[in-house]
Amino acid sequence: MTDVRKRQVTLDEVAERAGVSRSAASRVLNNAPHVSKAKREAVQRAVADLGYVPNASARALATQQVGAVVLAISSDNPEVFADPFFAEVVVGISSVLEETELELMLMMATSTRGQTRLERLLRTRQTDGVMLMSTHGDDPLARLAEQADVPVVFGGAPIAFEPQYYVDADNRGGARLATEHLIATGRRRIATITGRMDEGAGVARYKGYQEALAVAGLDASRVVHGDFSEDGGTRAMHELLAMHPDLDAVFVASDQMAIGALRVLTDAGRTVPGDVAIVGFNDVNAARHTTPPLTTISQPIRSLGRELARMLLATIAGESPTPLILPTRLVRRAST
Amino acid sequence: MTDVRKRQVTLDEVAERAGVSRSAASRVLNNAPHVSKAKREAVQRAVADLGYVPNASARALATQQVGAVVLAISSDNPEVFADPFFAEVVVGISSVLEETELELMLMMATSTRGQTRLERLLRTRQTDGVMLMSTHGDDPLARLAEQADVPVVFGGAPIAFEPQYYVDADNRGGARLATEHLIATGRRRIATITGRMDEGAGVARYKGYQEALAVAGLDASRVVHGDFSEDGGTRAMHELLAMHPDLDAVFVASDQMAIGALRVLTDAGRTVPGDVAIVGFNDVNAARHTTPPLTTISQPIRSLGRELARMLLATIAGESPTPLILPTRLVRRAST
DNA sequence: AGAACGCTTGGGAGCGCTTCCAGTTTCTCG
DNA sequence: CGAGAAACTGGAAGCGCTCCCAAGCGTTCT
Repeated sequence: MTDVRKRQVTLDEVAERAGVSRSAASRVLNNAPHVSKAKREAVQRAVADLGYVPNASARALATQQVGAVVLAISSDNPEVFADPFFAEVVVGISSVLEETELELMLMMATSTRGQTRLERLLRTRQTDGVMLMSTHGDDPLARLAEQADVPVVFGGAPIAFEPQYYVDADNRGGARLATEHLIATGRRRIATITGRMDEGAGVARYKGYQEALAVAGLDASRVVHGDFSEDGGTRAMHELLAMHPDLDAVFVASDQMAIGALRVLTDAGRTVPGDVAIVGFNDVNAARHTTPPLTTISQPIRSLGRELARMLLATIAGESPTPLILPTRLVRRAST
Repeated sequence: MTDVRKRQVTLDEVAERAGVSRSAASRVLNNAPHVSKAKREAVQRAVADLGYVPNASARALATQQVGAVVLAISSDNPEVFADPFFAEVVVGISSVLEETELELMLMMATSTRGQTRLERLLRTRQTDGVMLMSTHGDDPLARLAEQADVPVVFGGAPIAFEPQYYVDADNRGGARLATEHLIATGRRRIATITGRMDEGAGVARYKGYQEALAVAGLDASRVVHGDFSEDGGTRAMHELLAMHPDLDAVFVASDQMAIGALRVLTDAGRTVPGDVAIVGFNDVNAARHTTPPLTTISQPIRSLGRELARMLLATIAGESPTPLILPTRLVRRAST
């Protein structure tokens, strides 16, 4: 543990070199008022000469502000973050944070250990704010977060309650859009493969499906529950085919599942979109490359990240932004 | 700026409640020796009662250790992080960091502002270590990083020099594998679409291609340079077809490009793999869903993240780990 | 029984920065 | 030209924690 590294330059040294007091130097750095122009310049010169950079820890301790916010993903599945979805969210968040002096910390609470850490984070002010994306249904962490003494905004509304601050995609609207599209193109025996029913998105998309069919006076009983995964889609499609061989369309709550379903359909000798039309959800990259390319619902993931960050910034600033629901839209390809 | 929140519990309060000195309490928390069992327990009880959680900033200031490392992505392209590649890397990193008390910070130095921030980070000890993934060739930041007074490990070797600590995938070996596979399956007029030649991976993959052909005594002149993107692949394939209409195989340096190339080939009436075989690189998700599914080179991205984190941990601990090259392997599908 | 040793203990000095406050200087205006 | 206001200035008190050190004590050994 020999400390070879050169000691860091401190504010005192800057002050000394500039011939002012430490307080004055500090004021210059935070460009606070009450510093004469001459001194201000002297300090700036000293800063440049010495290559001074303030010590973040010291500042954090003194100001009681950490200078960092965290994006926390709470899930029971360690794989979630591998979903490109989050990569997009992060890009959106970063683009907003870049304008500020805040750093972004990532926290994946998938293990018990991670949970504990996140919990601790929420209970103490070790961060200036957190963006929480909780995937599984009645995450106790979500409730804890809602009453944490740190600003928290939710990405995607939790299923058990409606938090004060959140931004979400219009899952229900998107699902309705998809189903209406199926109806509009002449389908009548429309099935669905839902997502996990313990996730907000899963429930909302199922609701949208039901609504559209209800409005059209069609039967909404061809339902199998999936889990958002490709394998799940495969299983569900098999089941659907067995139970409702007459179906002529299926709204699948995620592209991953749709890809699995598509294969089952083709293998079973049903043509797509001839015999059965299929629409997915999310517009992942791979949706463009299936045969046929998948009609799907696209949600503005990057915007979601951006708005999430903006909302957090607002709450940190003491404002009370209203929840935000981002629009989804239909991307029509060849599977319908 | 009214501070509604309750003041945080401090070590002093814990000490007082436990009837010990602050130093003793501190020792217990860091489970250092020289504390009697009785006091240790008293402190632990007080901690539990009060719900005490140490203040990270204060600790950081006192120990001169931040308790966080950063993953920095330096690139001229703001989109890079959207690449699922990084999501995987992050998962790998997190899995290792989870075992420690370190937090992960994300820093995308795509704008000038971001660059400045990263630079500042490197010049001062505001983090305990950085993992730098630099995509563009002669990134000045890379050089700066190499002589920073903070431990730095590189993810993917920069092109301009070989850093002391890095972990990379065996891009050259993978490319050779791919090309040899093409040769082994009887192809003789093998072209390549390279990646960006100002990125290490681009260069290495091109080298691997050349080596394999050289060993086999085949012509390695059917070359067009791409940029890793799908559009780039499309463009490159057109060009290749125009210049070398006789080609019977092409090694494409990324799946994205391969997807574009595949379409061009099919549109041009060439069958795959009948007329021309094609192999990509990366094994992205979409590679499974093309028609035909893409033979490709798979690299252990998550391991890369994991090893990156491990190496950083080692250097932070004062060790001098040796660079690591992770193996790549051929995933054969129907395009060859 | 006394010396020597080793573990425990709490005091106190920082870590580098912000910010309050009182004192000083400089303006401004009657 | 003098008084009061306004702007500037630096001292000092923290922010909460770590860690060195000297002092205190109970043991063990001779």
